[in-house]
Amino acid sequence: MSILNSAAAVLRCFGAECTELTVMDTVEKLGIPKSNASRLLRAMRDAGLLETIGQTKRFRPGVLVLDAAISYRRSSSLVERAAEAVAKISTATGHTGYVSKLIDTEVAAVTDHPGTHSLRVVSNIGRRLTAHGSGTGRALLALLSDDEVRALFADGIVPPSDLSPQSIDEVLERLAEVRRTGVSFSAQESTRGVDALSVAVRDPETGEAVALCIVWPAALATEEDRKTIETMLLDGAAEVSAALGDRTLRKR
Amino acid sequence: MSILNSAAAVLRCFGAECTELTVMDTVEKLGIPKSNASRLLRAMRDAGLLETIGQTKRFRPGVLVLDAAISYRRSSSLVERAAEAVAKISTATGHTGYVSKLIDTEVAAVTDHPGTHSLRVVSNIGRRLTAHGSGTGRALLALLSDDEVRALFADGIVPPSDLSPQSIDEVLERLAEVRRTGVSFSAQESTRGVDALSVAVRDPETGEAVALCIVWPAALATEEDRKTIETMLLDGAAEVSAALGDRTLRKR
DNA sequence: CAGAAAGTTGCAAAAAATGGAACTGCGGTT
DNA sequence: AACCGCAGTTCCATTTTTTGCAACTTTCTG
Repeated sequence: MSILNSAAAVLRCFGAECTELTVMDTVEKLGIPKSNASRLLRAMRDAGLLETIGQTKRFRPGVLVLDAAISYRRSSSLVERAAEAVAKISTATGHTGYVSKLIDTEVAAVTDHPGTHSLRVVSNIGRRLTAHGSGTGRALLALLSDDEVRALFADGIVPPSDLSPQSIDEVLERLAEVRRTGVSFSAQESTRGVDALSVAVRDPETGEAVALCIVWPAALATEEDRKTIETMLLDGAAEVSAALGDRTLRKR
Repeated sequence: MSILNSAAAVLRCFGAECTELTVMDTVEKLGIPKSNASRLLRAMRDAGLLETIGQTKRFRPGVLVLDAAISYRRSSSLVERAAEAVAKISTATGHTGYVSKLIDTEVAAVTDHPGTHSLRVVSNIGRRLTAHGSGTGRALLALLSDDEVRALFADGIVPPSDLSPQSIDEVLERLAEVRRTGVSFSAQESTRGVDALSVAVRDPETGEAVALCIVWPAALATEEDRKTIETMLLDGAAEVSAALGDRTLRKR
């Protein structure tokens, strides 16, 4: 395996449950000899991908990673605008919101907007969900054709919970509903006690797609609240879409 | 040069003025043969460090980088707490604020908090300043001893502006003043028309240091306003310091 | 549709990473 | 104070990757 992939694997270790690494952590997580782990971490630090915490022997991502991440948002007007729209809804409702993307067959949050309610869903950005087994994922899958979805899950699916679709055919049924209503609702599917509503938007110019998503404690919102969130999400998505459409027109 | 350093160099290209890269951009910026640039970008994409924009041949940082950056913010309670303190001051005064760190001989902003005044200093996170030639930098340098500072700039300094210290000795004079007052003031030094006030804090446990910094249009603040900001910064820094101190005590 | 520019691939030489074992440094123990 | 165990580092021959050039293919552009 090239050192680049090892480096990427190291970066992948950092997530919700792991914020720093030692040489031995790396040995265990990647299953490589510790001589390599030692050199790998040092090389990554020298390159700026990692930094040592104070004068300890523990490592965490470096500032270089931070700068690049900031640049990411700017590089995509789709993500940028989607983040603004979600931030607005998050502030208005007090619930936590995300902007997410499809990465192969998984969903990854790209920006998060923590809610303000005292009982709120804690932001767990970095956690990956299966595309077929999450509301956000199905919002994004609904942009594809049934054939494309079948091709994507050619190896079959493993439903992450009893509440998720149990077969490709069930997934497609749910997708049909998403296409009809424009929104994807998920009731306590990925996280117990948490409902989520997602709407997908595609940038007509680049083909890139993201989902706007609001999550809330199921106990906290009435049917009416849900309707309100749905309207705000659809309006937000429409605004994003309009802004991107305008841009496309302007360029021609 | 190892591919890891090349990869880091690619990530370094992304910044305020560059949000996406092509093979030829990479060739020019890094001065490498285009065969390598081509393979490097592809390898980085396969590793998840980059992603292609839509179906074009342009690249930007990948989600992996994003996730790692989020983890970075979480991992450093010093940065997190400092960010909270700066956010509070930023909101109260309407001015833009930063949390910054020393990276070798430069200063890099780690989080930003855009102000709310209609005339505000626009956040330029990612921009690097020389440590000796910026108020924030000197706030951080003041934590070191004179000998350490001399060692750091053993190769001599290049003053970024006429208003900056022109020699190591002048830098040390300014540092002495910073140590005496606890704050570092810079009048229109790094950016014309912009004043800045910075205070450094060190985590007693890890030795890590950051600076809290508030910047404002010089024309907009009276001497009294400056005093207010100074007090808020010192209070904020004291709070952060206390929080970290408490944590250390609790652990023992 | 020709010509140019951007991007990709093949190949041998050069550079790097690898893994095992030996070594260092540090805190705790007898 | 010598010893032990553990985390981390260094050494070195072997294996693997990377490099740069040139030839090739694809994609723009006029």
